[in-house]
Amino acid sequence: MANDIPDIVIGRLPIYLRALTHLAAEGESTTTSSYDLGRKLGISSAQIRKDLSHFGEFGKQGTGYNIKYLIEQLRQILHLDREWAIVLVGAGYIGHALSHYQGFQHRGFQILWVFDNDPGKIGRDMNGMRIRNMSELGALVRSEGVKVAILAVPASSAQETTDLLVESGIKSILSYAPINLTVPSDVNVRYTDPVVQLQRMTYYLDS
Amino acid sequence: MANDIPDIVIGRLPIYLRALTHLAAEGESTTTSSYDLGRKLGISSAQIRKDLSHFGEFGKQGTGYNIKYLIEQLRQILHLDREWAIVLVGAGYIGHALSHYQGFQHRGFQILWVFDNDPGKIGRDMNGMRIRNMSELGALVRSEGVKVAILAVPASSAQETTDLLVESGIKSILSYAPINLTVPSDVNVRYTDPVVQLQRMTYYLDS
DNA sequence: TAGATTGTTAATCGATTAACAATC
DNA sequence: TAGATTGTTAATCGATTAACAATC
Repeated sequence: MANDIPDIVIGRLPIYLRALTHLAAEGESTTTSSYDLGRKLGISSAQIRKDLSHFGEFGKQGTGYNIKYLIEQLRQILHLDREWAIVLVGAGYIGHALSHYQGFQHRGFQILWVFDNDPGKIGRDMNGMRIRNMSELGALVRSEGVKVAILAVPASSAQETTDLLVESGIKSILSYAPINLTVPSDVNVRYTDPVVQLQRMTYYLDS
Repeated sequence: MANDIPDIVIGRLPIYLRALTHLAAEGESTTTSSYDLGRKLGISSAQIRKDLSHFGEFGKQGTGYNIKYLIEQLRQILHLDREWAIVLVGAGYIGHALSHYQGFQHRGFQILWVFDNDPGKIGRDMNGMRIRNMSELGALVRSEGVKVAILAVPASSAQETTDLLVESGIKSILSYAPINLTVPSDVNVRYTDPVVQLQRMTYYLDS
């Protein structure tokens, strides 16, 4: 988290990247403009230009941005010019869905191993991956230098599992557990809680 | 979205509510302070007090906040003093995981129906719910006045499905499709894309 | 009472937007 | 060339924090 570029800017880059990738797939044009991209995303063109300007000059006056070139640049900025190995912890319903998710491969990630501590699940297959004993996690993660984890365990064991991940060298955690986790300052956690998202929207509904 | 209270404040209230609910479940104390809560969440005590002050005075000098009372107040503010019916659209892996998610019931939501347009899935059972034909969605949602939907369909049909939801009177959409959706200004969309979250974190990893 | 903590004000900090010279 | 669009500066807007009187 130590950098002079605001994290909120970093947070928008994957959104830009995603939209640009769609544009590239459509193949209707080789270029786009900050105005065009902003309209698609509901973001002002000034903000897009400002965000990108933190990292360099990627466009051309009069014509805008070359889509493929900007994609390539964003990939480099976000360190997506390699594939990141992920450990998935928790082989419940959410873990199961994630193990089948097609979106990882083409966007820079691959689930390497799946762990659970339920003896009834350990050794079983989940979408071609053998569910491993959580007790093996530390040694494996350390030996391969894996840095990214997805946490899909119940809230009751989420902090404990997080401590194990941190101790094993994990630096980025995407958590599906509906609880706030405590981690050292050099570890990044992002949360996905559908209920929190829903509750944020019901405020705007007349009850 | 039309209100004078910043959406970013609204976005923190469910987080406060979640933490308070944990505190209440632990039952170690009947009160908490903005300092205590802030430490747990990594938020400043001043921000918590400021956020709450938009809605009233819920604390007491010297003692802090009564946990149960504050929970009750936050529930009212967020319109969670009732149960919201949800339609789940898409009975793939993500829809399947969501249909088993235990966290909805106790936090104000209930999945009422599940829809899909795959003839191979329609009529089948998913965790006790019959998967319905998407063609029935409009009439059912309109007749029951459902306002909240979870979108768990492929990106390729997400916009089309969203249009159907909007047309049927849905006002809040939680989307799992990795694509930006276009909706009228009176409809709220929130996104959940694990890859976007992961990509935001790899920036901070040395590649 | 003394200590703790609120709610609120004002100051600070940071992010977004408007505007435009530069230039493709 | 004329039109379009960038990158950047300065202005504006909004959010966070510090500080403290009020008071439980």
